[in-house]
Amino acid sequence: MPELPEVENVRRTLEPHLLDRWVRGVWVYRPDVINGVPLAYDLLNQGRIRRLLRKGKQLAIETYDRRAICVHLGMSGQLYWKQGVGHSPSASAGPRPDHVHLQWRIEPDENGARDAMNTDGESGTGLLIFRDPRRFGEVATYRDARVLLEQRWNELGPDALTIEPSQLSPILRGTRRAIKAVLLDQRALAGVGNIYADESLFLAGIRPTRVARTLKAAEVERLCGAVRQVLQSAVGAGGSTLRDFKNADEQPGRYAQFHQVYGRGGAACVRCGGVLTSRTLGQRTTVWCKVCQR
DNA sequence: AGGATAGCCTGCGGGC
DNA sequence: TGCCCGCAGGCTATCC
Repeated sequence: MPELPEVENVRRTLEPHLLDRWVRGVWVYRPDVINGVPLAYDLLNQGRIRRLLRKGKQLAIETYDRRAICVHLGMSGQLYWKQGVGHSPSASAGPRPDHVHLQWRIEPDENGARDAMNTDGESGTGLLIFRDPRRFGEVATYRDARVLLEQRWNELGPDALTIEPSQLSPILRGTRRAIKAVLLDQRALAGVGNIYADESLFLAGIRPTRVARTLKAAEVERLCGAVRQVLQSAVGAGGSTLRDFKNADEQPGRYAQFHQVYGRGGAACVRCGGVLTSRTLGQRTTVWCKVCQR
């Protein structure tokens, strides 16, 4: 489900609920969604949340004692907030929905004063919920967030939201792969998935089948600008909701209405009116315009 | 090297 | 109404 814009929206909508708050209890319903040594690090339990980070499609929550969890949502993962003041997950949130695998209880201050209202009239107490029907997602635990950043996140390419031609150029230069396959490769560039790869290539006027190293400097520049523009617009619109994406406040994204090619195979190109081509490429359905994309 | 294929899972929509 | 099929926002392993 989620590519960079969706994950960034989860991060942003989660932040006001979590920042500087305390983790007061963790419930593990499905241990096999966890990677690492959860019991040793307690999945942030009793820690105070220092910051929420993102690289590509991955999201991390770090506590002041430098523990961290890294959440990868896969195809169907959701991370969301349930406002509530009860003492147990069931008391505050009603019956647990299907496919909820982890829950964290969040409280506003060190002593767990539960009824102190903040300026928004919210108590600041609630549940952080990880739900993932297809279970392609994972939650990885780290005793030290620096290990996450320096090891796991170092395997990822530069973040696509701020990609510069000087970064993209050397990535493309060395490979004979199709440009679309490179855009989808998280070790090359982090954050682009099937929707935004097709949208970026359309905006840049480049065929997804082009061999990456044959792109001219001007085309690399155009592609770079297109990737950033598409992702930034999508972030601003709350991401794309095709079926079930929701941010941490359970709101869907509004960017799907702006898709120019994704999901429109056989329909008319918005630019030239021709029929959009649809074909499998890099194991993924790929849609493009043979006239507008060279 | 890089393409294609299967696999990990569940849910949904279409066709019959 | 129900069943079967194909497909889905991600990613990995294996084979050629």
